[in-house]
Amino acid sequence: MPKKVDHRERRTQIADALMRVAAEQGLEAVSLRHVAAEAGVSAGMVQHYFRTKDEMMTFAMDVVKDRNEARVTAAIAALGPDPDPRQLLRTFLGTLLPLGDDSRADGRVALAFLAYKAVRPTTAPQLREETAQMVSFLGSLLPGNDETAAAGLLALMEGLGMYLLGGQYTDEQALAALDTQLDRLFKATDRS
Amino acid sequence: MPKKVDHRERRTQIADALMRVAAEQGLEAVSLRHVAAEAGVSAGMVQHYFRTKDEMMTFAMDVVKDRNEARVTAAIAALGPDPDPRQLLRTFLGTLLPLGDDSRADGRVALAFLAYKAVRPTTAPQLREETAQMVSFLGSLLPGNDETAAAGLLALMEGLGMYLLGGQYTDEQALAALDTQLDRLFKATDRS
DNA sequence: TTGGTTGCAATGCAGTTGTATTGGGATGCG
DNA sequence: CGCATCCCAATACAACTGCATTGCAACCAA
Repeated sequence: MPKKVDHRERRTQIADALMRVAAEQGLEAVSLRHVAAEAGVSAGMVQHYFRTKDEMMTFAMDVVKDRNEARVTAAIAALGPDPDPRQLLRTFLGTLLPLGDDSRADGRVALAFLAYKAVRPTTAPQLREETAQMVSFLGSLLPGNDETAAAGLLALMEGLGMYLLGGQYTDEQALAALDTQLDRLFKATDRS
Repeated sequence: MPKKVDHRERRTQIADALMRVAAEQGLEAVSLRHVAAEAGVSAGMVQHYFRTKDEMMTFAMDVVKDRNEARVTAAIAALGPDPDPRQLLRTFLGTLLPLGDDSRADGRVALAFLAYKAVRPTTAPQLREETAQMVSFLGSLLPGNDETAAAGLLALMEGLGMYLLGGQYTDEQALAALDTQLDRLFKATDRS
């Protein structure tokens, strides 16, 4: 065998360039040559690692998903064993929020991908399954195992993310909204 | 003066075609010729009514915004004078939710535009102003004029919309989440 | 009728798109 | 040392993009 090149590393390297382009100029500016230029490589090389543009896009989407999951599990692991449910919820949801400028760039990319997938619903069943698990998990942390409240909480986080991206809410406002909601959910059954 | 043609009507007619294309194939499929074909007119005519593509996009975005506002005010007007605050809130937010297939198509377009604007934040200040007014309005309907709760409620609606578009939540789930949240917000201060 | 203004279609053009193809180095195994 | 295998660059190509230009038909005012 000739040269040994870490295939996956090159691919993620290209995917990173793609995300940079998407964050700054939107998904419609993502082209083979553009991404190649951003990555500082030749267009032919991009083609070598992704036979088609769609393959590149799919890979990039998987990368952002994996990164997000990694960030969440890391943040949760940092809480130590047997964390307080409320704190766990707060960490989980807070980590997913696009707070700060870097995270907001990632969020813009994720949003672009969301709109992209909305028209190509090939992975819809998987997506549905994933959120169902999320809701189930969040519900298990809430008093009374309230899955409706969990669904609302997840949606709240998503919506806060949207308004953060649009610059309509500040980080503080979003966190305040999240925390007061957690207060409501945990205090409600304290009294009952 | 020669022929009399309702300029605005033609423009909205073209914008409708644009939205159909965007809803079915995404914003990146929106091109002069594509939109023209969908509208059943010549490409030259589209150029006649919109000197540039960006002008066409901007106009289309305004149309969806105006339509949404019209739907909301109509739904609210149907409540009659001096409506119950809770019912008003519920109507307001429920109308903005992409329930049903038609509304969901509109929602996909709105989502595409959102991602589009996220990269071209030219109207960011205006957007911020609009949501600030929304939050203020919603807050005035809540017990205690709670603006943080109002911001959360708006975000909840937005997030529910996202999950509805993705097919992760059913209409019933979204409405249940919305209603239980309204319950929480109105019951909380009934006791205090 | 004449003239001018407007509505619209057709075509041209330079640039970009995704993809296929070609070819040449580099590399490591036999 | 061959030499097959892989990495990557270059180019070609048809399709498409947004936009400018041109031309013609319809219409109204004079």
